[in-house]
Amino acid sequence: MSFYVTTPIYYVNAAPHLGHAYTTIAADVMARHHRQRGERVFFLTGTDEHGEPVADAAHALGIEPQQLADRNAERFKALAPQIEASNDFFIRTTDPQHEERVAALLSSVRENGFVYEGTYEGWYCPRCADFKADSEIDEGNRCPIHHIELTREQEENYFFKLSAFQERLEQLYAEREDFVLPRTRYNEALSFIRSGLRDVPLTRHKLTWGVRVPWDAEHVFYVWFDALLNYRTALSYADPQADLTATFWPADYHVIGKDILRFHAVYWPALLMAAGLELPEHIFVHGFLLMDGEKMSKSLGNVLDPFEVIARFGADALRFYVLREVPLGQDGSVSTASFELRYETELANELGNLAGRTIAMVLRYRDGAVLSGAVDEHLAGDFSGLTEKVSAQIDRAELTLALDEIWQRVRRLNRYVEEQAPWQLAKQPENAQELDRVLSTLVEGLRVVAILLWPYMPRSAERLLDALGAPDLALAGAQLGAGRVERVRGIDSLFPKERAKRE
RNA sequence: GCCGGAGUAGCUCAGUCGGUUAGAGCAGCGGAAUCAUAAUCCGCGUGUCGGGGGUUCGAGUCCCUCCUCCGGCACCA
Repeated sequence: MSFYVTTPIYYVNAAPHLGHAYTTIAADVMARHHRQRGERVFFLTGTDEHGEPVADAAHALGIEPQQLADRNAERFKALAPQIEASNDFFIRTTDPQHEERVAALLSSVRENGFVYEGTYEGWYCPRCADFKADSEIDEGNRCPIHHIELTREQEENYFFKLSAFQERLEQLYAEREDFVLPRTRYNEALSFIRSGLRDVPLTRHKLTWGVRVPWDAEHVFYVWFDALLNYRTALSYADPQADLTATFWPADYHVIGKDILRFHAVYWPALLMAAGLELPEHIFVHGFLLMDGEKMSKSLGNVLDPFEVIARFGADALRFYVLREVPLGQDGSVSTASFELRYETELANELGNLAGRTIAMVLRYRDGAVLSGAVDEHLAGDFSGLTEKVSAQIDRAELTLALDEIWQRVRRLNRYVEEQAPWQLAKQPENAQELDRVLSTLVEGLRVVAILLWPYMPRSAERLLDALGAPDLALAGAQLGAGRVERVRGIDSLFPKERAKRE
């Protein structure tokens, strides 16, 4: 079994922010979960570096596009380890290997008869030296940036025959209702297709910051086609020893934000059809993280800064928070206040303290030894089928539901402690056996929960499993009673409270 | 305008094929316990399930209608 998951490649005209981290975290959880199943996994992220916005931003700074791309690509590349992303490769669309393969692939699309020469007509801003989309034009046909009147201009372009795929795309959507998830995004994409597809420009004339069109040197490819193909080209050169394409193509999941739905749900499958390549299994569309109900923006100053959160609380806390607070797939609000609330109540009090009290009791009453392998039947019932449920949710990219499923067991374990009151059992020597069983059940519960939480909070899960002397992360072992912990070690708080840290 | 989604406890939301007293988390109030990062656990909700009409023995759950909010409707990476 293999599993291939991608994030979009991030556009380098601006710096990384929480939105990028969010997408990467979601894809990373899927990648890690599948590794736990013993599957061969490839997780790809990277940067999209061509196109006019990058060229414009560079010129505004008085530098070359490549310099700006290099500078910002470094920042995106640095983001991945900071949020514990386990990507197997980081693609840049300025990689020469990518550019070569884009040229080759799009040439084959042309040879297959889906490219023709045509005239593009639209509203043009001479200062931007670029066409403007209808949706971005201000009142009175004015440029949104320069506020000058736009002119009607024409440009000779090569077009991609998107219209030729109208029926095949409708058929694809009819046959595969989970091609685009969640359902509401599927509906949007399908309704767009049904509204009638028009051909789209494949190249731009007289622009230079892009992949040169091999059959006409005066053109570069329109950046979207260059960008989408990263999912394919990366596999061919990510590993210098071997071409991974046969192993991982097609992708199982493209994780994207809702702003780029059309390109992935319509253009991308059409392009693959035109090239005669297999289509991805799923495109999962997540929503936006909002602050106070508004889209985050620097100018509003309402950004939950991922770097600050990581510095204060660690990457695990950030990963947990964004997937716990907002159901993946929906828009939702985040804030420093709700972050701190969840950190304190759920991570520190519920999980961290559960681990702390359990380990402390084993140390105190049994000197660290776990003397029984028995599991309490009461708890076994509440854990049965858990791992299978979590897997099934993650298969559908329902990362928030899966996390909630796990969290219910964290709470269950705290309740179990209260029900059994080990400190009472410890007072009577004749209850020794029962105490052993309770403690070993608790330790097993913790072990299972830690394995299941690993994709979400890898560092913390590893620390906990290490304290239990049970470092095996395989999902197959995530069954109550499947492990055999013999001895626990004391650890520092998994999620220390800031108040305590300050003192 | 057209298409799609949503309107359920103070807040965020779950409610499978229509069927027992409509649920969870958070917030609030009260209590228990002391293993633990004063961490945990238990108890407490008279909610017009957006309004109105209809189908049905029975509707938050189906149908009609109206209201409100959100998203999509092409070249924005």
